[in-house]
Amino acid sequence: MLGTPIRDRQTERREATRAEILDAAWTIAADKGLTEVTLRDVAVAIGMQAPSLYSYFPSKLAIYDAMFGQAWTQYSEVFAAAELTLPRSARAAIKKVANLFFDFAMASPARYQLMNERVIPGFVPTPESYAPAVDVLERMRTHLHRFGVNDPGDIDLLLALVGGLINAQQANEPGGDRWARLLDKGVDMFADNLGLPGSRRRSR
Amino acid sequence: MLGTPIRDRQTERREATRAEILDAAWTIAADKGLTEVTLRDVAVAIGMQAPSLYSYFPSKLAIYDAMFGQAWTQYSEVFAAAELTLPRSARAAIKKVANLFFDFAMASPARYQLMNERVIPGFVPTPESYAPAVDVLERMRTHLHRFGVNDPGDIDLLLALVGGLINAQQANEPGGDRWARLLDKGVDMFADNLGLPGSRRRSR
DNA sequence: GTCTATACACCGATAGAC
DNA sequence: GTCTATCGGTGTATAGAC
Repeated sequence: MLGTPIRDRQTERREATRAEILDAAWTIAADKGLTEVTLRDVAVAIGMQAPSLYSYFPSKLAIYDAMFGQAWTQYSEVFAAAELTLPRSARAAIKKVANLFFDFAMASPARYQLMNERVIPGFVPTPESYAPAVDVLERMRTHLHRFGVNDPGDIDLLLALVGGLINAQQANEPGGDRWARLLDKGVDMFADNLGLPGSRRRSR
Repeated sequence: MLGTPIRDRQTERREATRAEILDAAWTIAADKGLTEVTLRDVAVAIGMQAPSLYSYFPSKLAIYDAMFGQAWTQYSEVFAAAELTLPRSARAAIKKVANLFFDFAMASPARYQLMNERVIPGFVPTPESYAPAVDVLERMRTHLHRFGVNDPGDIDLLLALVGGLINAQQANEPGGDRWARLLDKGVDMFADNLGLPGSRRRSR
């Protein structure tokens, strides 16, 4: 290692302002929708003019990219907390993980859109922002493997099922539970098909 | 009924131009993406100026709305043709319907985005444009009912599964088949869970 | 009725003064 | 680092030619 990690007040100030910008963007995204975030609105929310944002981010897509990284980092932390207390039964554990992701998605539709849909024209996450997503998915794969889900196709199938339920719920009945109620049933269907042990028909 | 349906050349011309506009919009959507359609590009593609489009559609969202109606009408026709030759086995019939929808989605990602995702800010289909969607979904429900899928929740679950696979395929690997290969497996999983008859493990 | 010309308000982005 | 001014582009509105 080189050098001592001396406090750099200038860098600290800069990072604080970057965080302020992202917070304002999240607030607007939650309020008006992810695609309705404008640089002007973000700027005035923190007492700036729009062009000043370019001192902190090179483009609007770079702001979305940083938000993408924040979102997956948040989920990574939520998942890390749950990892420690996963049920021993494979079926119950998969249900817990599925519900965790479903609830995380429902808590902020705009965040889920940014994480998992392609609603921002031209946005492709950079490898740095994508890293926490890769990390948490890898950890989830490890757990599923431990629970007897070995076929990569089965994992894809499970994730597609959960994603399809989230998408249907948010698109057709935001705030409702018509598709949320089907989540445990879907996991049971999946677990039965793989011959995983555990009791069925736990209502949610 | 009043009056005779005399040919109205003016109305015919108008409808022809409206169709021209929609065709141009589809071409641009397929080429650059659904959200990248601009009125100016549509107009110049058919030798007009952008404001002239307002003689045929009251807004850009109205153009998307008409496209939405066209898309579901197209699928309604595709589905009507398949309805006549559905396999007698419930499992095989559901597989055929699922594959039909999946292939229809893959044939035009932009069309599928317009039909089933919410990527156009502010766009909500009008009841008239939504009618063919309601119609084809109702016919599909009738068939599923005939095949022994009676629980509305099960139908929602099946549609969410198929939609999740389509979304994953288009978002992560457009043109590939990583998720397409899981479609029949997913239907088998679903059919097994409902106790539907038929043989398993038919590869695609 | 149909189309052009023009204009407006908004967007992301850039240049340059301070 | 933050501002003002401005650019090219967008959807949209309207006046007026034909």
